[in-house]
Amino acid sequence: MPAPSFVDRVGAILPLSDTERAALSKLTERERLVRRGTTLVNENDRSTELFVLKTGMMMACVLLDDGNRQILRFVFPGEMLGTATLAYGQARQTLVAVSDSAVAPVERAQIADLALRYPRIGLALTALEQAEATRIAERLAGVSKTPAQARVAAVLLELREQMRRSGVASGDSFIPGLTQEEIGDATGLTAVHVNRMLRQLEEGQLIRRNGGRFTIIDERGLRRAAARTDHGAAVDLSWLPERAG
Amino acid sequence: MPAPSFVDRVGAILPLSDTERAALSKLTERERLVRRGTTLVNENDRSTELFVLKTGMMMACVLLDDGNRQILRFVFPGEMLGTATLAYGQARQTLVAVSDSAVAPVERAQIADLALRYPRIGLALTALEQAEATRIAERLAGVSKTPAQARVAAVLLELREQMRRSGVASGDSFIPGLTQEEIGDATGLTAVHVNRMLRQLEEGQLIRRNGGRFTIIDERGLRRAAARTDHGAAVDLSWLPERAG
DNA sequence: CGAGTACTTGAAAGATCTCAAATTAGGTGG
DNA sequence: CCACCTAATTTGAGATCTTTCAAGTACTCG
Repeated sequence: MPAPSFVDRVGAILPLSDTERAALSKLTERERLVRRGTTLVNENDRSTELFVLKTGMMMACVLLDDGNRQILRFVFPGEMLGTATLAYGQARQTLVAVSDSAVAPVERAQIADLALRYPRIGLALTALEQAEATRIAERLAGVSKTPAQARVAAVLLELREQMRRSGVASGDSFIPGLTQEEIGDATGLTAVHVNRMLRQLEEGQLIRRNGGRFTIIDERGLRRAAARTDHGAAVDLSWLPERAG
Repeated sequence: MPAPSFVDRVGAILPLSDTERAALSKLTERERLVRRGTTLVNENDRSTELFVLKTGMMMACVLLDDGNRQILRFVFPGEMLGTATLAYGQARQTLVAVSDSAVAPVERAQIADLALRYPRIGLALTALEQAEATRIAERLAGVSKTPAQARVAAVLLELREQMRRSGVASGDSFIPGLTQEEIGDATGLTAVHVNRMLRQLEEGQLIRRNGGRFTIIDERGLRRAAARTDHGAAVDLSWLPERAG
C-alpha cells in the first residue's frame, strides 16, 4: 500500500466528482523538501500558507518558555499541517521534519477559493480538521492523569496505527524513528523515564526492540496497559447532500 | 455588555451580509434548557445534532476508565459545542452544564445546508473550530510538563478572560462557579492539591478569594506564575473574497 | 436544625525528575 | 575500512512534587 495522498484522504470520507478530484490534486502540485530535523515553520511566524505532507513524517509542537516542548501530533502523508494560518494568519505550532519529508505548500487563498467553488470540499476539510482536534483532545485526556507507562504504551499504539494507515509499516513491527527524548516530549515525560517505561513494557513481554525497530508482541496486553483505547469511530460525510436542499 | 450570540461570534471574524446574518440566526431558533450539573450529551452517544450555547456556562470533558475525567474546555455563550457529530455522527465528548444554561440544538444537516448555500459561512465555522482546536492544543502544552501552581494560575487567567469576553464578568473580579474538584479535572490535579495551590497564590498576594468570588490582585505576577501566556492572536477572515476568484 | 457537599489541613506514600556516569550507536573524515 | 566524535541510550541514587488517606471545618439547601 503506497502512502495515501491528500486526495485519497478526502476521498475516503466523501465521494468526489472528477472535477473536485482534479481541483484537489492541483492544490498539492508544488513540492518543498524538508530535511530530517529541520524546522519548516516557527510558532508565531506570520504566514498565510499551510502544507500538505506528501512523503516522510513530520511533527507539530509548541515550545514552552523553559525550553521544553510539547509535541502535539505526528503527521503522516496526505495530512494537512499548519492549518492555523487559515484563521490566524500566523503559525501557532512549530513544524519539524522527523524524517526527510516533502510537503506541498498551499496558500490560504487557494484553500478559500477551493472551498468557495466546491463547498462540499470545504466541509470535508472541516471534518478532517475536526478529526485532528478530536485526536488532540484525546491526547490531552491521556496525558494529564495517566501513569507514565500507560502514556508510552499509548503513543506506541497510536504510532503503529498511523504508520499502518499510511502504508509506512505493516504487521506488528514498525520503526518509530523517534528518539526517546521525542517520545518524552510527546507524552510529557523525561527521556530517562521513557527509557524505564520502555524497559518495563519489554520486561512485561508486551513489546520487543531491535535497534530502532519495535515489535508489539502482546497487543491486547499493550492496549490494557495503555488504558484509554481509541474507540475508533471513523470520519464519514457520505450523508452530505449533493447541493443545498 | 450582553452575552454575545452565535451571530456575533461569526460576525466578529467575517463581515456578514443581511441574508447570511438571517440564515445564521435562524439556525439557533430552538432552545433547550440544561440544569446545572446536568449532562446534555454522553460521550459515544450516536447523534447527529450539535449545539450552540445561548446562555449559561457548560463544559466538555472525556471520561477516563478509572472514573477520572479530563475537562477539555469551558464553553461560553455564542460558542458551538459537540461539533464532532458533524464528522463522526457520534459524540466524542461529554457535555455538562456548569451553571443553568440554554442551548440551541442544531441538526448537522442544517449546518451542511448552510455551508453549501453560504460557503463563506462554512469557512467561518471552520475557522472557529480551528480556534478551539488551537486552544486545546495550548492547554495540552500547558498541562503536560508544567508545575501545578502554573496550571492553576493559567486556568484562572483563561476563565477570567473568557468570562470577560462573554460579558459574564468585568474588571479583575469574577466567579468561576467551579468546584476545586472541577478545576482539578481541568488541570489534571487532585482537588486537594488545587486547594493548596490556590492558597499559595493567595499567600503570594496574586489573588484573593471571598466565598466563590476570585479577584486578581497582581495580574502581572499571576501571568508570570502561569508561565505560558496566550500570545493572543485573533481569528480574522476579513481577507476572504466575496466569491471564488 | 440536620445532612450532605465542598473546603481545608496534616502526614506519609508514591511517582517522576534531576543529576551523574557508563555504555552503545551512528556518522564522518581520513 | 577504521578511528573518532557526537548523539542517544541505559542505569543508579537522591531530591522533589503530587497523591493518597484521614480528619476536621465551613457552607448550603431542605
